[in-house]
Amino acid sequence: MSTAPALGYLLKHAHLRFATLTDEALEPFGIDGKDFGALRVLARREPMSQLEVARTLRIDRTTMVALLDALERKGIVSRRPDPTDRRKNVVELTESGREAFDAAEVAYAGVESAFLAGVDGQQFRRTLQTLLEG
Amino acid sequence: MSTAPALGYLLKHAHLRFATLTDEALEPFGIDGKDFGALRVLARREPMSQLEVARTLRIDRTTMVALLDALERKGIVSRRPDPTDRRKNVVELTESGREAFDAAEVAYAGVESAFLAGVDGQQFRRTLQTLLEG
DNA sequence: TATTGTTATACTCTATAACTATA
DNA sequence: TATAGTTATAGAGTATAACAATA
Repeated sequence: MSTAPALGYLLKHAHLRFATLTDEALEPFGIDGKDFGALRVLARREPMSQLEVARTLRIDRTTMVALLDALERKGIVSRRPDPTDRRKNVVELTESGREAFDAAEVAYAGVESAFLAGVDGQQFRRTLQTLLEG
Repeated sequence: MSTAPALGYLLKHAHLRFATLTDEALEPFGIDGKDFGALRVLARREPMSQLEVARTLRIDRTTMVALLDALERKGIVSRRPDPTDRRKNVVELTESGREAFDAAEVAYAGVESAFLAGVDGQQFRRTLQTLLEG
């Protein structure tokens, strides 16, 4: 008698597999999946502070510091004090950062559709959204 | 313009939320979600070696050592050398371990149905299975 | 006083390498 | 020689606490 995998196992390994695939696909652009998530938040909006990015991604602000340190070192993002509130940093993609991100976005989309081949991606997303809101 | 969450974000937080809920629900039984996963493998089959359990769960055998150390300390599992191959340990639930597991299984099932309320659990499982096999 | 960013630190999780014993 | 279990160790990943600058 073999038993069906527990839901926790399925969720863990689905996440793990996707993270591995995206990390591999993004590696040529000098970023990983976590970096991409932060850049994605920064790319399509008004400039944000570090804390706003961290809250959007539900990660700690101290984690954001290290993540942005690395992206800044690579010349992908820039930080400057917010002129209207000098406690804050305005974080923005650099020009080359945006180029890298645009290319990374194509790679990410490719991984995502390959990963979702064989399932209804729209519905799967909706289901996951529901589970997060529950 | 707000952007839909990335698939990686959804997978990460769905897993995280479920892990948090199960850890909380299992805490009264002295185990967490990872422990439960191992016990679940051990509970409904013939006795297994540590390595077989580790492979079933796709975790490293060194991780399994620490996990079983803790469960053995709590009297939930026992280890003894396999008489037919003394390199192996036969791992089994103790009597009290099985009682704890039976109760934990009820709690886990409760968390699972609460978590899946509002979605088609059968289909969600099938989708996750597909994604793992991809 | 409260907030933002930073640093130092610690804790969890997990894997790799090397060892022991058995085969 | 190879395998199972163990130990020591190290590397991610992330969080908590304390501090500096600013509001």
